[in-house]
Amino acid sequence: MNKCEQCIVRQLSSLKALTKDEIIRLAECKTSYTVKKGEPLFTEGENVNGVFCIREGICKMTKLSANGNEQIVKLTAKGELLGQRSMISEEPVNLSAVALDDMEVCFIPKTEVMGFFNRNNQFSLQVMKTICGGLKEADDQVVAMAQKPVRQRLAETLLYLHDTFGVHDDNSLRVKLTREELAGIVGTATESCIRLLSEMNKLGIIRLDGKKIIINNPTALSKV
Amino acid sequence: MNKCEQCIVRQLSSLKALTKDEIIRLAECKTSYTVKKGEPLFTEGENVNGVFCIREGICKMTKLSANGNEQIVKLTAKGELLGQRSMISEEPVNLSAVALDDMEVCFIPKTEVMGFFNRNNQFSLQVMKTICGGLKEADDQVVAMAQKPVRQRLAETLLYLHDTFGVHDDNSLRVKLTREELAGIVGTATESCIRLLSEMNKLGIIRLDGKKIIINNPTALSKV
DNA sequence: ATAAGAGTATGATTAATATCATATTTTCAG
DNA sequence: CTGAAAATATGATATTAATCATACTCTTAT
Repeated sequence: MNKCEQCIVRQLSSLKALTKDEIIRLAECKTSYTVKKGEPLFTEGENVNGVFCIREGICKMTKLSANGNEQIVKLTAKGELLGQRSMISEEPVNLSAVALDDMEVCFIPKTEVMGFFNRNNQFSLQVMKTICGGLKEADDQVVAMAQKPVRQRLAETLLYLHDTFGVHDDNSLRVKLTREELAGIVGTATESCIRLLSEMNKLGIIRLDGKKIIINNPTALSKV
Repeated sequence: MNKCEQCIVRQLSSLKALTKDEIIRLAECKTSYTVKKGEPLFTEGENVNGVFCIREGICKMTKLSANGNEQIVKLTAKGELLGQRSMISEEPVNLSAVALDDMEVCFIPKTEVMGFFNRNNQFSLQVMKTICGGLKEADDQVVAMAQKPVRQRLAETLLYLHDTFGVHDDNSLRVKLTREELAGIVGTATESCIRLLSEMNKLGIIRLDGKKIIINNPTALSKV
């Protein structure tokens, strides 16, 4: 079993607020495992009795809508904790988490996390801050969905993917998404998404190379 | 100055987790005041150094979008606390709060609330739960905005207003909203909102009497 | 009481986006 | 390597919703 003490990823999450003793305790109770690309960490409606710490990889947080479409509410990467909301609310998870990459994940049981809450105020406060950050983003997303046209939402999504997850050597976006998934983030039909990408490609704002997407002109993209 | 001890409203919010001593302390540090209909409690971008507890009235939480439209992200009523997110994140508020009614409000300074956080874990946990509830709602709202057509969003909004804020003696919705504001909740143009209301009126699902809205057939509404 | 302004209503038109249809390309299991 | 399935692409069409225009109806302040 890996020692959490040496895990760099821990420093990125609320877990950084834990004391040395608590980290040692954490290392004893956590379980590590891998999730293959396309597999779920958990599914909407499930009871997840703890939180997941992402050591490696990216996953999509999705919700199935009544019309059968999969809306991607957010993407989550290395260093983030999943399932906190559900654990605190004592409710089933509201979103599914599916690996976009092969992932390495640690699971921390609820009893432990709740123990940290009771004994370490700094940790509580960190978790609160994270959740508050998520709430702000979600509120902003509501406004974006309601008020911005598809073209603009797509442009902003591309910039977000670029800035948050970076690019490969050939400058193509590192996150591996199908057009359908990209449409699921933007909140539009797959064909509309493809059409707009193709249009931006013709305008030279982006370049499409197979399923790779290269952002040529971020400035133009931000002005869409 | 009113004693918080006797305030029924307190029981509805996270403040119910405070101890007797803390309530007494609260009564000493809080300031009560009224906000007239149409006036803001605070405005997007402002620094609000504490939280507001709503004793009476309803307010809209809004955000101005780039196109100048006002999106109403949520409505908040008696017993809820405002400004928690901003206080915890140590950021300016993300949304404006504007009174839809004449309101009675108490302001609790940040230093006090943070003190409660440090000394009372039950209170922290209650606040966390509230914020987590808000996060779930916001995520669901993102999916609704992205996936549901305007007609359905309007129908669900009407049911929500009915169930959450109730009706007058004549069965008309108690929340006082203009058509423009209703459109701002639904995320559509004012004319579209009016048109759909008028259509539902003709179908007998709702009844319009001036600006009053009466829900005749909730079942039909939920099937839209 | 009444005029002005805000809010509501409705028609006509345009623009945005979804849907349906079909081809082409890519991926991947056998 | 190869064929089937999945993903991408693009055209045609339908639908939804926004915008523009105009009229009507309430409030409300003087």
